[in-house]
Amino acid sequence: MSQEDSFFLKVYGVVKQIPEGKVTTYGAIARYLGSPQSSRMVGWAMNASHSNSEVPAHRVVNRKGLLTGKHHFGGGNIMEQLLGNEGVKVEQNQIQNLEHYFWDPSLELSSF
DNA sequence: TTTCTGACAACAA
DNA sequence: ATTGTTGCCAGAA
Repeated sequence: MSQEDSFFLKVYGVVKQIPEGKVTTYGAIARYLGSPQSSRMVGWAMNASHSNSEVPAHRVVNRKGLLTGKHHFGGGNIMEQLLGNEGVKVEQNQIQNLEHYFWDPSLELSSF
């Protein structure tokens, strides 16, 4: 494994690989890392991502497509702006057609 | 040191 | 269908 050993760091590695215009969920990442129940930890990793590399946390939403962490993007509609700028349609803090934009690391990175 | 919380998700009742 | 609890890891008080 070339990635960091910490669960936390693995999250960054996956999130960084999310292509523009795509989004993923905390659970998908957690499951890809081998701990489907650590979805909470993924969100916590995002919290620390501020002090880490440039992690596109705005592309990570909860299972419902809700921008749960938008409040952490500066307190404004920054997250919506970023997603909208990438072509992701967001309405009422929720991504529309989530499955259309959904990017599952366990599928895209299954070759690793 | 212990305890609690945290950007979630899945199961049980 | 809805509500409540549990699980996971790490950091802060």
